[in-house]
Amino acid sequence: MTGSDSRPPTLEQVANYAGVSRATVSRVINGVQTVDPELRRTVERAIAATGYVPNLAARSLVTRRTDSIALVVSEPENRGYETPFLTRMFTDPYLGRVTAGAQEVLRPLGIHLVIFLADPPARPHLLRYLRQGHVDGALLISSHVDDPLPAQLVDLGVPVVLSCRPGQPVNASFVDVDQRAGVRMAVDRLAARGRRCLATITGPLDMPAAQDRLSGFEEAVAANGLPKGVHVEGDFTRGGGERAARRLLEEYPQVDGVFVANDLMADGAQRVFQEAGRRIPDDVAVIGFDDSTAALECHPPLSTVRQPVEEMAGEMAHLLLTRIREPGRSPRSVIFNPELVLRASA
Amino acid sequence: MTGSDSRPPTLEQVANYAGVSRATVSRVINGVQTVDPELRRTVERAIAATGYVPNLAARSLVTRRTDSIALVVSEPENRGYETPFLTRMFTDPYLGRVTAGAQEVLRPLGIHLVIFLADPPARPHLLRYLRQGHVDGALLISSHVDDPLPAQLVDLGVPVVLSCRPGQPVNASFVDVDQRAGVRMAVDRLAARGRRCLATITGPLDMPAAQDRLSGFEEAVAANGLPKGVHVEGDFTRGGGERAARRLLEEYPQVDGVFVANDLMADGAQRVFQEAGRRIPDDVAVIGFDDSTAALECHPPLSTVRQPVEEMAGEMAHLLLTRIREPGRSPRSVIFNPELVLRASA
DNA sequence: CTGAAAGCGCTAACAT
DNA sequence: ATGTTAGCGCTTTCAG
Repeated sequence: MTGSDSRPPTLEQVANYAGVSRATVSRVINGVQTVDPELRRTVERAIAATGYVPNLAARSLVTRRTDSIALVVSEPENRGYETPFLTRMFTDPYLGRVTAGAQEVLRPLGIHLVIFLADPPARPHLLRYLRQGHVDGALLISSHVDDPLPAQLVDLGVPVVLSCRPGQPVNASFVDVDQRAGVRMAVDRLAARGRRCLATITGPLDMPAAQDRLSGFEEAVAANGLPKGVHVEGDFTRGGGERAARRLLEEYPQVDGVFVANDLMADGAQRVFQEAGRRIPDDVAVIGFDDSTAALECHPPLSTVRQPVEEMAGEMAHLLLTRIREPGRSPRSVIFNPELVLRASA
Repeated sequence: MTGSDSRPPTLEQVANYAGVSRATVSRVINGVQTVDPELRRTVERAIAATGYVPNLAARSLVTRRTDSIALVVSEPENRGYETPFLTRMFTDPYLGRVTAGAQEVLRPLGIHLVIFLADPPARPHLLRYLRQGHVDGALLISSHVDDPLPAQLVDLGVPVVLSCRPGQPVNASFVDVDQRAGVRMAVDRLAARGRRCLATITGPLDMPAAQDRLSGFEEAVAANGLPKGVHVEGDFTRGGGERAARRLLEEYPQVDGVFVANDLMADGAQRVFQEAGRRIPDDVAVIGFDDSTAALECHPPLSTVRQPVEEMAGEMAHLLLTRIREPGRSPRSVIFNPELVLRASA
């Protein structure tokens, strides 16, 4: 018969089975080196025979570790985006890349990664979850300027690392890409191809990343000696990119080059430009940001500013691990360099 | 100063502070009714004053519950999909709907939901995670016929509920939509609009859901007295839909109606049909499956078979909770009715 | 190198 | 209605 015998085997049972003390079994399990090889083998057999698995609660009651960390995706409030939070999260390839990058460093260390989605109603839950000690720390993807979560977690003493420059200064490490440098590459490229009427479709301007990309755009346009560009605000979704592109075409029909603050919106925008009869890149050149999978699915394939998201997530994981191990150490931020990836759209 | 004082307050400290016994504090925390209201207030003040939060490890060591459950998304092996697992998961709105539906029933109960993505390398981790008792049970999204995970979890005694009919029979509850009935509605509609040359773009045929939709299609075509339809296999992604549509156009240029096994592929397919100069729905009528957000973002908006995914996920949560509470009870499956949603594409 | 024993923080009988 | 007490299963000194 399979299934749950009344209760899983305990350390004690394994010890009895092997004819040793609990301490010895514990040592074997935890890979302590000072155990007689002979005994170790006996114990290992006993473990296999009983199908023993350590009880997390008991263990972490004493070690105060759970060997798992949370990837928390936060959204401070519902500001009437067209697309609800969860749909957005599960529609943007970005999160998948973050997960992959973090897994890569955590997995070899035997540390579990779980994902926690924290829209406003989930907020109290998240706080409880973290304080109760389900995990040892959190990678926090928080993209809004006024998200109180980063500060709250820091105040709570939860080890945390942020995915980008926080809106308000917070005493925590973060990882980011050099946004302005990335945008600069995009605009320089547009200019080099002879585009003079530039515009940008931004992300939600209550996100630091969106702000950085917009101001980077304006700087770069000026640096190229071009007329001040136009901007319309989007929401980082494909649909939002379409809406923004329509507005852009109305407000600034002579546009011939556009920097779109992420690939998903660029995809939507390209569709709209084409439906309006503009050829890409001949009539309008388009450059996105992220180099996500969406960039390849675009028609035509999208030139874009590559963010090394996986690497960045891996670095977040490292920073978090050292923060957990050495709570005293002061926070650091790591900035990555972007890269321009040229395809057909510009 | 904020941050982690050496250690968080314990029950004992709260009890001392309030001048009562640990048991009383415990009762207040757990909402036991038989506590003098006066005392209760004293205790509550003490809790607030000390900033006490129960220690999960200690509690679940004795209760054997964690009040959290995992949403596990499983992929048995990498069968050379174009798109990697994590990207697929974070690109398809389906998962967001599942999460939302499950949250809705779990949240009021104070139960946490964490997401665990289990591609092949993560598999051993998942097993450990579950056996260690990080969670009380799992909602398992497993869509491949030969995924061993459902059976493994059942054998391990982990309470589990499946998101659709398992490939091999497994002693666990599951929730599904009546796939054939849904496809039937779609095909009937196509036939009613006078389409005679039908085709379908399927999901990966190693998924039960894809199989059901294909055989449902064939049955429905026959039932409508139409010539045997054509099918090409897709992979449930937007890009896969495009590739499949291209093949379809080559193999069966006279096609005038197509049932696409999910909305994401339908979106891709529509793009390809249009690029090939076919008008939708006049030259080719298209019906998708899911009624996900992608259906609304399509051009033209997609007629589709609606699956009540949120409700289904809620039901999964209920089934899991009763399975956790009454491990003895025998599994049940709940089948939901689909619904045809008519928009512009057919 | 191994065993004995204490204790992590909490809940749940049991006694009062 | 409240307090006392005995563990839950594990790690970790401390002896030996």
